Amino acid sequence: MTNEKLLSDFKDVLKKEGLKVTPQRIAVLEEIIKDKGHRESEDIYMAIKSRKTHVSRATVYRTLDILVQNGFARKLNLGDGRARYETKIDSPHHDHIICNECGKIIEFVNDEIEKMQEEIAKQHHFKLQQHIHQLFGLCKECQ
Amino acid sequence: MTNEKLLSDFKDVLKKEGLKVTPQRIAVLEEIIKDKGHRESEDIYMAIKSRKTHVSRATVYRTLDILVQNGFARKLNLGDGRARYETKIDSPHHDHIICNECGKIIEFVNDEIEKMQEEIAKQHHFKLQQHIHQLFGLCKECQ
DNA sequence: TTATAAATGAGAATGATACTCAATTATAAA
DNA sequence: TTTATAATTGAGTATCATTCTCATTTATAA
Repeated sequence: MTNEKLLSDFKDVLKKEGLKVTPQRIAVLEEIIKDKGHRESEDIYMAIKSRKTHVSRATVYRTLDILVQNGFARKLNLGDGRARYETKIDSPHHDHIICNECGKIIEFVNDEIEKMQEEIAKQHHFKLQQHIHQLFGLCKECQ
Repeated sequence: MTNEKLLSDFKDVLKKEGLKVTPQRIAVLEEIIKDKGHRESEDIYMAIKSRKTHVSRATVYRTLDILVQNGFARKLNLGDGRARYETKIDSPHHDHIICNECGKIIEFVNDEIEKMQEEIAKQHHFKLQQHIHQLFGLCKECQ
């Protein structure tokens, strides 16, 4: 998806929800698009601030919520108390391997595991809604 | 393992580490044994307090750390900002399914997934150390 | 029994995130 | 284009789980 399309989609969503299109909201979206990495709210806040747009931490959090709520971004919980955000646009589902030493994050997909999760949920009469699957260890460089 | 054996093992560990055997520490161990559920620090604190032993939140946290460090307990991160603790004694590795509605937690084990995780780690040249695998959805009663 | 290092607990500190509310701003209507 | 107004913003405060501090208490080795 082109960035123009994305931006216009975002504006449409905002309008549809009766929300206003503000420079701060656009800036957060742009940051999420620009660096597809697994970014902390603070990073995004600093990045926007160090550019041009005046923004507050509160607004960054609020906008990230909007993005997550509307399928533009995913929120990750890596267990260290700081949420990470990554674009969800053109980015199929995946899970993560995290290096315990340097913090490097690699994405992985495994369809068999996905299927098994469904089966496990079924066995326990659960209707599966989401899952968290994270592998932690030492990356090649840190071993 | 009998509770007597467990208690004596715990005392041995404390001694080996140059730590003292205190009523507070014993009480936390007893709570972890008593209710094998997935308990919050606050629950354990309240349970000990409502009995007989004088204890503080700080000491509960400190003791839970000791228990985790020495293989008596596991610390779980369910993504809601409160850690859960469960006994690790006579309790083989497992992962969890959590109901998004009522919070019910069910344990599951799947050897194939365990194996695949190893493979995935290998593919990415990681030395696997731990993992988090949690399924979230609606339990039978909450659907 | 004593000496002493470790443990405890009350309360303060921390850190990420959420909330409050007065001032600002986007936007629909005139 | 101007205006009216409801939504948004941001500075600072609040929250909440957890950790830290440090003076007091306690377990334990001698």
